[in-house]
Amino acid sequence: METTTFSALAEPNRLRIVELLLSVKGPLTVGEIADRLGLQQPQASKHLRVLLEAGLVEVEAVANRRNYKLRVEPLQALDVWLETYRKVWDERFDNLEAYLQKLQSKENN
Amino acid sequence: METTTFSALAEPNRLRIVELLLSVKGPLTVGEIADRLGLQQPQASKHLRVLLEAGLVEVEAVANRRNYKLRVEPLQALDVWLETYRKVWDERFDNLEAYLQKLQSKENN
DNA sequence: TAATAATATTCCTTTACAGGAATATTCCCG
DNA sequence: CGGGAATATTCCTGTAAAGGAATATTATTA
Repeated sequence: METTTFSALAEPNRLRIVELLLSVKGPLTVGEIADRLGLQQPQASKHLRVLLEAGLVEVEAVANRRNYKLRVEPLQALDVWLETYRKVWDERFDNLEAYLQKLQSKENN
Repeated sequence: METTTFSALAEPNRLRIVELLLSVKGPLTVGEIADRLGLQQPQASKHLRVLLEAGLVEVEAVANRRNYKLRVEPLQALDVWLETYRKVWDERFDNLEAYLQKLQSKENN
């Protein structure tokens, strides 16, 4: 697992940008993002740059504006990575189940 | 979504610790972690502290040693957070499917 | 072409944090 | 009780990164 996705999302304002882009389900302009999140334009630009380099967003230039939208690939990679952990906590659950069954069969004796 | 999980995992050596603890499926000692990852003991301790504060690991003190093991809760929270994104990329997939069906019905005319 | 809008970049300052080295702490055992 | 093992903490230094302010860049439009 690459650490770039984590560090990109480790900054609160960047996480907010990602969640904003998720909630609107479509591209947003730098100015719109800055407005909605109460960020100054340069900071919005800078955070978007980081997100861009991390592959979490993509841009389309339309005249003066830049439309930023989410890319799901890094989050899908994260999802795949978590798959391993899901197995672990499923196993623990299975163990718990097995343990409970054991208890139950003891009670039946 | 809290940003602490992300920042904890944003550091490569900490991510390696988490993955190591996952692969061994059981608790490990500070020394064992340092050895297996080629870290110096103080750095291992410091990283484990951060992971501990982020709730990603827990400790059990046994005499001289500290046994660290994974906690799945933060990763489960991450999993829940990703659920929203899964919906998004499923929607995109649905749209693709709808589009393909549309194509197909056109071909049938 | 000048003015303006939208965005990106640069410079500066402050802060957080990682690694190295040394040291403190805690516990076991002879 | 003293020594040694395992771990944590502290101090120092270098570096990366975030925000603010100013400025550069690019494109539109009158």
